[in-house]
Amino acid sequence: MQLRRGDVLDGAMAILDEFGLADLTMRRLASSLDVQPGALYWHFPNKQTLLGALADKILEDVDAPVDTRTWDGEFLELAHRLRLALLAHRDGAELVSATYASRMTNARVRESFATAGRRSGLSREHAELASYSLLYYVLGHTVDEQSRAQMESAGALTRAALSPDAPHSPIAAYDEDLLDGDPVIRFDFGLSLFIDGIRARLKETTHHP
Amino acid sequence: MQLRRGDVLDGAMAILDEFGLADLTMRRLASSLDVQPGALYWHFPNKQTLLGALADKILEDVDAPVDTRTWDGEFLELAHRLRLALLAHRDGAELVSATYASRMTNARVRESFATAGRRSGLSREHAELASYSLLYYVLGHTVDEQSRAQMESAGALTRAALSPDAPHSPIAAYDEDLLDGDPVIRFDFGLSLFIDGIRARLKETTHHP
DNA sequence: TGTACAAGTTGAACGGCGTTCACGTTAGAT
DNA sequence: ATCTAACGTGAACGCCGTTCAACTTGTACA
Repeated sequence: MQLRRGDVLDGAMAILDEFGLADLTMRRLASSLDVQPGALYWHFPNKQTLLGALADKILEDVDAPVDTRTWDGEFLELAHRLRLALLAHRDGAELVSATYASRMTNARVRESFATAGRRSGLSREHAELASYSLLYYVLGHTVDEQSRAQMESAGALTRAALSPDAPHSPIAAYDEDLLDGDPVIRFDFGLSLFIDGIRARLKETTHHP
Repeated sequence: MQLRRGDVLDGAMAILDEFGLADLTMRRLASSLDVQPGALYWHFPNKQTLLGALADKILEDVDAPVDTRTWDGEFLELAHRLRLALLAHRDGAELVSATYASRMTNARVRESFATAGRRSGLSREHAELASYSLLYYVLGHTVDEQSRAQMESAGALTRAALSPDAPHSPIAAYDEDLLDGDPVIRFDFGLSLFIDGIRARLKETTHHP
């Protein structure tokens, strides 16, 4: 029974979900597939490309048609979808962010943002720029949110291991102070900043002839 | 003649500037300082901490007092300073971004953003959230800008090596299409989105009692 | 059914990495 | 001059991504 490209990707995703990006090594992936490390290099030219394909898989369904009447609803919908897709896999945000930076993923999500921007009335150039801004925000926010969540759960684990029924440590309290409230509400605040910014730009160019 | 912590940092910065983050290894740093790799571990517990100190050094002067009458001018000044500080060193944006994500740098810059937000009239919580949003934008934008610039200069080098007087390749033309215009203007567009977003939020809560 | 060719794998190595540690060396205060 | 803390050495440990000639497996066609 031989390996297919898709099997390698599935194995990689399984390691990612269970052990995280740091433990997703070619050797580990190979041994989880009962194969020598070199075999992976028949399917992917290098690790970076494999990670790119993995990132694409994570983003698969984000850029599907949106059925919203309003352009701001379209932005919200796409941004929420993107965030959820990133959070759906351990270190998903970090992986996609790093992969996007090294340009190994196709930027379809960003293009969806851009077309939503055009639909709002922005010029082509401004819509492009706005799409980048929004992408940076969503990626940055979600990387942060996800890494905080993982630190907290790791902290909770070690705290529980050290003293099962201890109250929250001062550090945990500090974190909670910064992170309090629904993560979605925090996320939406930044989104609303962007969207109101776009709205302001539209008024500026339509009301003043 | 023995090494001091500062000498290690200076050596690291020199390697960063000349060869980039990927070539900044403990072994290479050690040999550039005429020292064995293990010696570095007396000064820093691990590489991550060293990179954190390096990031802090890059951000040294960003959060200095700002003498602007208006809160939006303060945002602009801080954001521009941050961008320039990141661009001042090869891979500076990538380094600071990665270091911030792993929480090995003190977030004084972000706090400056937050106090500027408070000064604008935002609530404490909203000012905090806005400061994160702005930080994500500046980091994301600058990582992208810097990596594009480095790819272009590398591309220009190999292009020149292959055929010294050849016209621009199609790829270069495509990149220029996306990147055309003054980088500062592109950067400011995203900033204005944020600032107009904040302005909208302020009007909302002040005009409606 | 047999065979040829492509698809896929092996095994072993190469050069690199971060990190550790017992043991030597140096510098500066007493 | 000596003692102690600061600092460095040398060598190893266990990883990592990647390469490649030789081998096996699957498949399409005669």
